[in-house]
Amino acid sequence: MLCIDRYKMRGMTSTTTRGRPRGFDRDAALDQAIRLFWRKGYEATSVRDLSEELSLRQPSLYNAFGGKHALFEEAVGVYDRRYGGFIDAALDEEPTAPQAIRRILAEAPARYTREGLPRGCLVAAGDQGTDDERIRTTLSRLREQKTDDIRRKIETDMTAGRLAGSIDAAGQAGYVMAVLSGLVQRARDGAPRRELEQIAGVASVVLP
Amino acid sequence: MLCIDRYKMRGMTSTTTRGRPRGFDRDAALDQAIRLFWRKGYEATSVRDLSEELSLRQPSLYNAFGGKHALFEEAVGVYDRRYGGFIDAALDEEPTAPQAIRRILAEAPARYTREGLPRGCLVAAGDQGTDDERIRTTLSRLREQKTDDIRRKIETDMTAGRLAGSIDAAGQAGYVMAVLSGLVQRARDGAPRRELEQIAGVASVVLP
DNA sequence: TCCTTTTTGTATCGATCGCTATTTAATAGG
DNA sequence: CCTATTAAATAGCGATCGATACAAAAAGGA
Repeated sequence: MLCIDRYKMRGMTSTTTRGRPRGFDRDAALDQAIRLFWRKGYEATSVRDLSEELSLRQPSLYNAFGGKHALFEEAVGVYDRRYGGFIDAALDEEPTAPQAIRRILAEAPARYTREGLPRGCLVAAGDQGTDDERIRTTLSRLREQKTDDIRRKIETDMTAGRLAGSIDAAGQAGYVMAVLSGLVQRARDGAPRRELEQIAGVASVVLP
Repeated sequence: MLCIDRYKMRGMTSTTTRGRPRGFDRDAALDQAIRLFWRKGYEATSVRDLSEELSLRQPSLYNAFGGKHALFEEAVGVYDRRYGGFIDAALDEEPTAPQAIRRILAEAPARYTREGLPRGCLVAAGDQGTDDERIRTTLSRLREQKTDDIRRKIETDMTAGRLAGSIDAAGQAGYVMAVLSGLVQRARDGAPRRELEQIAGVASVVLP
């Protein structure tokens, strides 16, 4: 089989790579790795699990992705853009912070219980049960970024006079992220979507 | 050293056990095991970690506790009574559900960031990152029990007329547990107690 | 056609996992 | 004393962990 990224641009001319062509679709394999890490977490996913799920021998996996840790980092990056973007979308598209947060809480239950995809969120739960400090830091930073995004959205409304200046923007943002984290936990516990929707409904009552 | 539980009651007469006496304090060792499981979770805690932390050789550990799984189950049971009882206490001691829930949310930030103890909650996070279905089920059931306790407290208020009959008791209870779960996650991420208090403060606004 | 380069499949590596067989030490009952 | 019983200490079990050495296979460039 022909590899997709076999033809690369170097400078202004396209060149072909030498050597035996890759026998599998790297992007498709990465997507399967994303789902496995998403479902089981970093620590509970073994290289042999990945090798079996992606139908790759271990040397091919290491040759294509570098190793378990490098594969996870790459998987998280693609996940965030491909599957985890509903928070960014809400913050970008909704005109006010309350509307954006309401939309986030309204969409989260469905997002965390999608048919044919693992439950919960790789960024929120992928580092559970691991001692690896690099993994924890990577995901912790991503979560912190989302929290900051929400806080800034609230602060924008406050400076524009749409929200009272007395509001605790950081507290509100942390609250939203904590509720999402709780929803992820419940989803991974096997709670039905209906229950997540009830919880999100109650959580939305707080909002200004 | 002399073992504490070496003298057992059999029928109405006290008897002594034969054989070499145990050379360590079983209860103290169990408490150290609780703290290690609490800090690292079931999967990330190896039997060698336990052996080192409790200053026991592995055969002594297996002889006294049966194995990693049995030790964890026993640790969870003691943890729930020794460290995790603030939810039950609030539900028992406060006269109404809103008061109990407010107290739970008010106490949780300190509970999850106690000096000299691991962050978070063993019951809420101890099964993170494990495939072992027995472990997941044990902790999942405990969490479900707490949720039911809160729900019943709310329903008691409703039937007594202290709360409106239109309230979604299960949703409210699930909401409280989801917020606690989120607080645990933040605590284990290293968030300062002040941040947890802000989040809990926002979360309390929902309550009737 | 050769040579170089890259991927593939086989067959491991050393480390660590949970666990235990075996022997020695320490107590009580007789 | 001797025997029975229990615990401690040494050493190692088979399985799995992440990662690789090595050689055969498949492509392009000369």
